[in-house]
Amino acid sequence: MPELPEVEVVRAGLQRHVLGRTIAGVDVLHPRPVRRDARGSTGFVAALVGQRIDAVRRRGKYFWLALGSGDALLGHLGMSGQMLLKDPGSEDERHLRVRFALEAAAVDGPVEMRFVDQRMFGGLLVSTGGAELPSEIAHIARDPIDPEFDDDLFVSRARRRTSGIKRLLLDQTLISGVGNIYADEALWRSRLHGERPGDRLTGPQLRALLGHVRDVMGAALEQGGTSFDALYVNVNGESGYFDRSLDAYGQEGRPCGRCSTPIRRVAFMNRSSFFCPRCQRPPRR
DNA sequence: AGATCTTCCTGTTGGC
DNA sequence: TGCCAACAGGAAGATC
Repeated sequence: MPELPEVEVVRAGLQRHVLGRTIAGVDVLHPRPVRRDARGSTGFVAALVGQRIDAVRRRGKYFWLALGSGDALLGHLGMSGQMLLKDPGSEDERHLRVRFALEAAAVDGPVEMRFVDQRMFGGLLVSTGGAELPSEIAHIARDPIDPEFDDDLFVSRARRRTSGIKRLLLDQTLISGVGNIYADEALWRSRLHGERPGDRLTGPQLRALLGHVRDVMGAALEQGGTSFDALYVNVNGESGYFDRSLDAYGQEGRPCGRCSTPIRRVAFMNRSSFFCPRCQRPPRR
């Protein structure tokens, strides 16, 4: 389930391997991932072929390739999407959705960039709304590792909202890049219950929470960053972080790392929340 | 506008 | 063995 750290690993991997290359051909094998492109599969392909990749950028969980034309190839991995780099002619993945043939670079030969997505919550589109920040994601807030992220603005906006703090962390117009896993981890570290309303939290509590969001993401980024370099094809949204370092997410029944109380799981927005019922006391109703 | 809920997808798992 | 419900969940869109 790619969140900001996983997408950043993908962005860095793409920057290293596809920057400066030209797109020689595009093959859309399933229409679903291109559903948000205003001009459909045909227009999608036409806007990409012959374009040089000038930059690889990211905001929150979105990434994009800035093209020579001024357009951008904008992507989101959803929950199962991958961007893989493979030698041309390698066997197709079972859930291969879009194939991009990239021309040879100075030192390397041609390569295929492949969008693979089992569940197809992810998607790709060509944005004509600017390569600096595609218009389709103008509503997405800056993410917490963006140097221009405004802590004061986040705190003041969150303190005017009545929703629970976990909902606010997942609201990509307030802060981007945080998903279910890192929300639960940051709340556990902050000893905050996700249902605590934003307008009942103090500035210092919210600032500390931001610090924990950055810490947990930073730790994941370190591990993902190292695993990527070792394996050329691992431009895929797996950071390897899930196995060891989680204190709350997916830990139902396991003892809390601070107080040994069993971690609990509750239903939340068609998914799950994990928390320590002792360290993270629910608000009075 | 803010809060909340539904919907889109497929593969795996577990209960009966 | 087979069937079906539950589950994984980001974010757009609808509703109030």
